[in-house]
Amino acid sequence: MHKLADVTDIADLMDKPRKKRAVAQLKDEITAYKRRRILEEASHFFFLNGYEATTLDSVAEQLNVTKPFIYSYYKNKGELLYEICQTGIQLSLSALEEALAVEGTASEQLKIVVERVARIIIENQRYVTVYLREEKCLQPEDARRIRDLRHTFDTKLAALLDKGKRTGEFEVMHPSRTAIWVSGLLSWIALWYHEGGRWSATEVVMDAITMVQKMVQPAGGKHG
Amino acid sequence: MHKLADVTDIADLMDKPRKKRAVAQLKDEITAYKRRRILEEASHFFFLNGYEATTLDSVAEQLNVTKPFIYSYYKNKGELLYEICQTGIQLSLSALEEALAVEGTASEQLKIVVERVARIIIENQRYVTVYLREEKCLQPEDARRIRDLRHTFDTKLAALLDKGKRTGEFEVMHPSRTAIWVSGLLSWIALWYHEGGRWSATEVVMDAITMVQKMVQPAGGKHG
DNA sequence: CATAAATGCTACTCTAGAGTATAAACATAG
DNA sequence: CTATGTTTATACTCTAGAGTAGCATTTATG
Repeated sequence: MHKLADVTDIADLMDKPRKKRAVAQLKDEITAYKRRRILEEASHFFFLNGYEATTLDSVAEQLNVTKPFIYSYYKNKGELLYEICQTGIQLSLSALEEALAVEGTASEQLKIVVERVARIIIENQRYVTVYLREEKCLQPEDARRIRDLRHTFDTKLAALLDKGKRTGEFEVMHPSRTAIWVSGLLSWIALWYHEGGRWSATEVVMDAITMVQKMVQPAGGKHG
Repeated sequence: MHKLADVTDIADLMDKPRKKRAVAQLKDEITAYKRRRILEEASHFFFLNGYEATTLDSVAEQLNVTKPFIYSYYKNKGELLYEICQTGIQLSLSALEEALAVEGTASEQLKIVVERVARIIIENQRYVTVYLREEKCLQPEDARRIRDLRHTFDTKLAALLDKGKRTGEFEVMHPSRTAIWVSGLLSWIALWYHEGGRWSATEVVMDAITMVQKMVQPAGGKHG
């Protein structure tokens, strides 16, 4: 599909008739859809059996296609893993950034952050879990990119904690270190939550909010 | 070495001469030592590359022995994984039980629990991390045993939180659920701590104590 | 409807690693 | 110093799965 993408670009540049461009665009959408479906099923198997133990034949079978089909949409198995890990961390980061864009005090923002990120993690549990478990299987270059995203996440969270510390809303000795505990608590949800299990997603999200609020709350009393 | 163990038992039962028993005992110790060394190196590779991606040939090479040597001490690769996971969770559970045996208020006990378990997790990071990551690779029967140990851990921790709740030392809405957050926070240490990294083991342990204390602390003010 | 382009499948190759049959080396007892 | 048992290595087998070459099928276009 790299070829297809190139063709589309060229068509646009050359200002081909509208219909052709429309058709090319539709093709792109179909290609993107196929890639997404492959990723979904792959993440399902990676989640259940692990990356190494999953065969692309089984993924293909689940999709009612064949292995070469997958290879025409992804370079190799490693690229699949990279996209899954990337999705897992990128979704969390986007949720964080959106939550931070909401106006409010540090306490209000933190509450929204935890709520949204926790929800995203539960909704995309497979991607997040595979990211946490299989990071070690990534190519060095891919691993670096993923680590950078994670670092951005922790840094932005630390900045929020620092803001709350300066306004006196939070009591944290060391914002960067506390951020790691908070992001760890959020990650833990993916490893532990089980759909249809003992506790509902809403209960887990509410718990997460409470826990994080307590972690940053001044000893003297409650805020936010 | 199962055979060897049997022989020793029989020697004891039959009251063989002292020397023979002493020799048999020494053999047992050597066998146990070899098993431990194999486990150490295997956990090293499982930690670095993952269970599936690790070859027993590489483990053997590291020990300057051969693959059949390993197979004469372990039934198969899965048994190695089971013993590693078992060690990871059992050590944490033992640390918890020892800490609970110390007399004191719920707050004092909780502090000791977190301190000791956190230390054990850092000291045995490989075993704990492999357990958290590779649980899915265990045979169903083995997985069940490991889950039972984990459940015991969470249950005992929940009992402590409940005790503190009844004495008014802790403010927790739901002890069993809070226990899972606390044990998650402790597990997170294994996944995140890096020896020689940005923060020392002592800093991490102290942080963990602070975080857990805040998580259970009544909104009105500090205890313990 | 013919032809070209794209899409997908059949049927492989090749490597790698789990597990083993068997023989060598070593120790121990008599 | 020979016989017996124990420990370890050599040298395999066999399976399984990643990745591919080339053929078949479908779809779009003039």
